[in-house]
Order: sequence, then structure tokens, then C-alpha cells
Amino acid sequence: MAIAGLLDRNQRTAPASSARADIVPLPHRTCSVRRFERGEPLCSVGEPFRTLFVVRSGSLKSYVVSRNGLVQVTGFQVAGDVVGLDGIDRSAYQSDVVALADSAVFVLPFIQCEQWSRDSAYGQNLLMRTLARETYRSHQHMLALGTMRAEQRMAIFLLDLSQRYERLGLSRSEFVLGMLRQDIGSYLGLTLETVSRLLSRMQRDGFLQVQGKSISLLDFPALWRLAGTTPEYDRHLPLDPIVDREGNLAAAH
Amino acid sequence: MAIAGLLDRNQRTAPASSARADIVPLPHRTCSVRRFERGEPLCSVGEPFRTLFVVRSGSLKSYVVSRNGLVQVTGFQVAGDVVGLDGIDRSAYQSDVVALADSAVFVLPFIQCEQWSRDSAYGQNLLMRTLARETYRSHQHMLALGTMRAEQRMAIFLLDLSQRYERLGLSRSEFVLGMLRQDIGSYLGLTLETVSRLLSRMQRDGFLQVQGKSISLLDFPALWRLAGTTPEYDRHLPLDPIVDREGNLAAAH
DNA sequence: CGTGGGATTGAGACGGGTCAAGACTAGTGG
DNA sequence: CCACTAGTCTTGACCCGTCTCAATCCCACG
Repeated sequence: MAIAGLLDRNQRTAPASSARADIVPLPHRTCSVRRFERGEPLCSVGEPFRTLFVVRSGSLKSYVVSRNGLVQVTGFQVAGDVVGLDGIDRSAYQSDVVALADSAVFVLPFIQCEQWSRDSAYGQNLLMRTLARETYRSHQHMLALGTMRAEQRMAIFLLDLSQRYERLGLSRSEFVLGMLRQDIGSYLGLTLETVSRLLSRMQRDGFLQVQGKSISLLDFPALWRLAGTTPEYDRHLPLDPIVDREGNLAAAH
Repeated sequence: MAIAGLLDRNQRTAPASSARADIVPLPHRTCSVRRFERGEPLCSVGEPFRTLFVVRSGSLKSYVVSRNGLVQVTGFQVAGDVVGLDGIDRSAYQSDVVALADSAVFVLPFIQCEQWSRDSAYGQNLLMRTLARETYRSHQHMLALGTMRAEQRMAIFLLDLSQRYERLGLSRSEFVLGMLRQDIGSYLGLTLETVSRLLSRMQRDGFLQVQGKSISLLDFPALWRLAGTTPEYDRHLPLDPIVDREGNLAAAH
């Protein structure tokens, strides 16, 4: 279709628009699914905020850019994670988000979230908890950026990924890094060279094995020791997802 | 008020004793005012979350502590700022907050906020925007911690303080740092020695004058240059406060 | 089979940390 | 009111972790 084609060429600036071929409305559902291919932006700073995104499959990275071009990756998202929340305050997205791999994403009109929040105490609670958790995550990451050494940050990063994959029912020890070394570096406040060296060193020390983007964690106790904490301490309560696997706004159970 | 009394008995650490003289219920108001003296904690990690705090006067610092004792100051709060929001997710505070100076703080039972949010679209919106803004702030600070040099972080910190004081109707160029060098260092991911050296150097360069905790900013253009940005860029839309100066939950205007 | 983006590895520089000594300041009690 | 003290701040010298710059390697993709 002509419109979609046109829009596609425009994606850089205007990724979110109506009437796209890849927007699949779910019957009787509160939100639609949209597919993004690797590298495609979901939203970018300043764009009018109208929807939240919930990852169904694939992965994303979010980042902010300073006026003079400094980039800080603020997080990586996988299935179940929500992005777009920071757009609420000013009705404009405050982060850039792009797909790291081909991904399917629930597109949640924020108006419906607000309505849901008004109708259901559970929805209200879930939405606010999701927002609050973002803050918590950010504070924990500030702790890493502000006080920890490169090796410790890296260990925490890897173990965090591992835990998240495990919670999704995937292997906690073997997975693929969807992002570039540079992305990891930006997230951890390091250069890509330092990231590379750290991975090499950890491999030399037998803590893990790395081959390009494929990682397998070999020595969890050692990694936790590097991270300076233990699994129990960081184990989060599972947060009920905003939408279920079919795209329904969650209901109280 | 009954709620306030109940809360007090539950407060884990020192600051609380029941039926305190410093809890002043405001007649016909939705929240009470409580006074905290310098160094007194408002809340600490793990404590049951039941209230938000809104600074009426004075100032606070919030920080998180890692398992092995690393401390990261996550923010400094002055009049109008809200703390306690990160407690929403797990019904337990996730940060420690202490008063930097003798302060008066509105104590907002969260149940009332939820009710307010359900009753009033304005309240709902304001609450969520407040939460989202926390995330935004954190992301901006992550950018500083992850990508910027010490001097740049310090300049940004000073200018941010300056802007906030200005917005409160105080001098934007002369103010008192309520926190220790160590607190500034922790906030900026630096050591207290580096903070001290930076202030000395900026004074030597004529950008500011510092005498203990008293600061006067002398050369704003230079400071903005160090900060690598400009005033307009960082000027936030004024966020309507959750409560007004009398402690009423805000109403739509 | 080329080609180019990404990753690795090395050598050197430097920002900020660490350690240590001294100065200042605000409380505190005499 | 002053002297004492403990906490805070400043400053210096040195060191180390990470960045920078650069060469090379690897691999996915055309």
C-alpha cells in the first residue's frame, strides 16, 4: 500500500503512524501488535507520546542523547518489558528506542491505560508499580555507574541478562547478546574496547565463554563474586505484566 | 490523625515514637506536616511503604546502598519535590532519605493518593507524570555518570541547583550547599577530594566563589560552557506540585 | 570471494582515585 | 567567652584503571 510505503521511507523521523500493513489489530483485544525489524526505531525524543510499547518477542535498546551528541543507553528490553513510560510527563517521548532484533511489540494507546487505571484498582496499581520499578532500576544502575569498577559493572550486567532470560524460560547460562559492544559500553559507562577486554579477560579466567555475540556463563559463583552481591539479593518479585501474551490488559487474579 | 499514629509505631528505626509532637495535622487537609531535623531519616530501605513525602521547606538527600556498602546518592530534594515514590512497586521504600537541614515535610498517605487518582483525572495524570519525571531525571543523571567528565558533571550539578533555587524564587547565583562534599561526590560518582579540587579550580578560574558551603556563581556563560549545554535546553516545564503550599492535594485549574 | 562493519589487542597517556598531612569550622563543655 | 574536639575540607604526591589511538583480525553479507 502506498501510504505504508511512504511511511516506511520516513521511518527515521516518523515511525509511529496509523494504517500500516504491519499493524495487526487483535480482535476483541485492547491493543495491537506491531513488528519492527532490526534497527528500526519505535519512538524517538520529542515525538508526541500516545502509546506505550510492551515487548512480545525480540529485544530493544533505549537511550538518551545529550545536546552535544553524547549517548547513554538506559536499558535493554526483552519480552514483557515496557517502554515509552518516560513520555507521560511531557506528552512527548524522552528516549529513543530501537529494535535490536526483529521484534513484535504490543502497542498500547495510553488513553486506554488511563481508562483502565480509572476502571480497575488493579490496573491502576500495576501501572504505577511499573512506573515506580523504572525508577528503582534507574537508581540501581546509577549505583553501578557511580560507584563500581568496570569488571563489577560487567558482571552485574551479564548476570542481570541471565536472570531475565531465565525468567522467560530460556537458558540462564547461554544466550546471545543482541547488542553491539558499543551499546554495552554505553550502557555501562565504558568504551567498547574496555568491554571487549573485560569479556576476553573473563574468558581467560574461565568465568565464561564468548564467541562474537554468543555468550555462555560458566562459573556463576565467580561472576556473583565479581558482581559483589548474590542471586537472592537481586531477585525481583515477578512483576505482573501489563498485558498478557495475547495482548489483553491484565486482570486481577 | 489515626493513620499518622499507626504509621509511627511501624517505623523501623530511631526517628519514630508514637504520638509525636512534631506531627501537625492540618484541619480540613488531606495530609499532615511533619518536621525532621538535620540528619533525621524520613524513611529507609525495606520499611513498609504507606506515605509519600513532599518537601515544604528545607532539603533532603536520597540514596541507595549496595549490599557491600557502596553508597550512591540519587538526588537532593527541595521544596516541592516528592520522595518515596520508589516504594510503590514493592510496598516498601527502596531508598534511604534523610533531612539535610531542619525541614518541614508533607506526609501523604498513599491510599489517599490512589483515591485521588481514581476520583480525579487531574490527580491521576499528575501522579503518573510525577513518577515519569523521576525516570526522566534518572536517565539524565545516568547520562552524566556514564559519559561525562568530572568537571562537566560538577557544572551541571551546580547549574541544576541554581535553576531549582531560582524557580523557588531564591537567588540563582548565591546559595548554600546543604550537603557535604562527600554527598556531592557520591551523587556525581566522584570522590570528595575531586569535588573539592574542582570547586577550587573553578574558583581559581573565576567561575564561582566558594567558602565552605556558601557558593556564588559568577560566570554563568562559562559554567554553561563547561556543562556542555545551554539554559533553554534544560529548562523544564514547571511541574504542577502534588500538593499546594497548604498541603491540599492539587485541583485542576 | 571480496568488502566493510564490528571486534580484538596492544602501547601509551591521563583523569581521577588513593593515601596522607594539615587547615578550617562548628559544636560542646568548661 | 574561650578552648577543645571531632568532623569536614583542602591540598599535595603518587598510582592505577580506563580511555585514546592505532593496527589487525574476524565474520556476515553481498
